Amino acid sequence: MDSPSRRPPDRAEDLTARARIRDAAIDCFGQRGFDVPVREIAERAGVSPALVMHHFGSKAKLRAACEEHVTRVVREVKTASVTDTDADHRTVLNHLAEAEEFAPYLGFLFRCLQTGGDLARTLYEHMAADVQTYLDAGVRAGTVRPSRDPEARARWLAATGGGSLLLLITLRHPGPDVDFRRVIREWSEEFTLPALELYTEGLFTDRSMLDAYLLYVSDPPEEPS
Amino acid sequence: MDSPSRRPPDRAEDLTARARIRDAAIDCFGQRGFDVPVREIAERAGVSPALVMHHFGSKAKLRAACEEHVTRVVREVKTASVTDTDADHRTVLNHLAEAEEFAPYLGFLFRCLQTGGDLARTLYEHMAADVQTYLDAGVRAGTVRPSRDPEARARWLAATGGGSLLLLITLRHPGPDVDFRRVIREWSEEFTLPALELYTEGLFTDRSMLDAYLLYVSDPPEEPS
DNA sequence: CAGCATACTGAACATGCGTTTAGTCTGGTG
DNA sequence: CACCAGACTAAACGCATGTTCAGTATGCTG
Repeated sequence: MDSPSRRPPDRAEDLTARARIRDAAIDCFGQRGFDVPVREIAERAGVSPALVMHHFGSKAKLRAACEEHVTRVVREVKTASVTDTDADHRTVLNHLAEAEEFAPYLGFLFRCLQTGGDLARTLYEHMAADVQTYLDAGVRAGTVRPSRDPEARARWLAATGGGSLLLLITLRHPGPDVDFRRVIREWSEEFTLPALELYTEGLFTDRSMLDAYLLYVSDPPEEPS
Repeated sequence: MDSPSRRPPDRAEDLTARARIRDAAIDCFGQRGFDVPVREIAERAGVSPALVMHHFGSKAKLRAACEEHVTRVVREVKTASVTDTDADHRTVLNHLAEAEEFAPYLGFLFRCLQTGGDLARTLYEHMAADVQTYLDAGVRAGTVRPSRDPEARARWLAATGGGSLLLLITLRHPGPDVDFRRVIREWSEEFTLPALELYTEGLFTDRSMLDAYLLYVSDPPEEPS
């Protein structure tokens, strides 16, 4: 596609102009959101705005190219983390959050989650699937309680985890320049204790609420149209 | 147009043009987001764009007026729900979600939460404070387990609840026209079971994770600067 | 060398936006 | 009546943005 003989894998500089524009776009999209002007992306890449159109056709296609590239990187990180050590780290997000070099990708993914779209949906689905994998393993190992609906539980955990992080970033860092690694650290510092407490000890002292709901769903009262 | 001496409190039609513009803005902001053009707000209100500026000075001041008005309505609903029956409904959001007439306010609040800003922050703080009030009452009544950090637990529950809803709306309804009452219903149908299950029975079978973390925070290892 | 494709640019174009301006209409007041 | 203040509008202004255009440079191929 791009370089005919050899291409440097993912170094910082001396990339193709096309790759430099793509990387600059990922940075800008992550930092300032998808409303960032094409001119700003071009400036960061050190090229003219017209060259962006020359290489990508339109801003929408540039964004699509960024999504595709981020998807590929995330997939690579994912498989790499699986082959390395799988017991320690929870999700791919954690893995991404720990390495400095992945900060731009984190920001980009956050903006996707904030805006919605295909990548956000697949990201959420993958998170839920990963959580379910871990939980199933925990259930088989006896460390995690079985659930009446393991899939729903995994989705709930993914939604609450990702959603609370999304909410926290939105509330605490309204500005365009966000240190995602810092806010992820704040988030875990603030919420690890209550989450662990709730996950190990529960919230209610008795089963009345759950039993009432189980009774309700097994024999629902009339359904108002 | 209408009677100068008496004005109807908050009826649908025959309002002041200023109030009609404000209501139209709340509708549009909630449905389409804060990027909605002033021209569209004016059209929905049946006035010219210039009149919007005449009455509010700028789009930003119009938004501020909307926030103030929504804040006042929410506060009224809140105090009304407290004086009516306080044991049944969880939060003000639920109360708002049930009444058809509040749908525009729901949408507006969602857009605030999605965008960030002062209203979003105070809304989150109030949610957390309300949750803590309910939990404290539950603890005193013996139905809720006490926490090592009740405030953090309340904030965690508020963040996960609001955040997961925020995420779900963003993922499932990318379009500009959202039926917020419907998505809230979907959200509760999908997540009530796993949430109740987790809140009553917990997630882990043993205390090792929590104990390890408590040991960790009471005597943290070296802090890397 | 000519010919040509490709990378690249400065300038302009088209559009949509918030806002301003100049003016009309209307109702109240002396 | 004259006068004026406020509600209200059509049209335009200024600006930012995505995109296009015309043209230049460069390197490859014959």
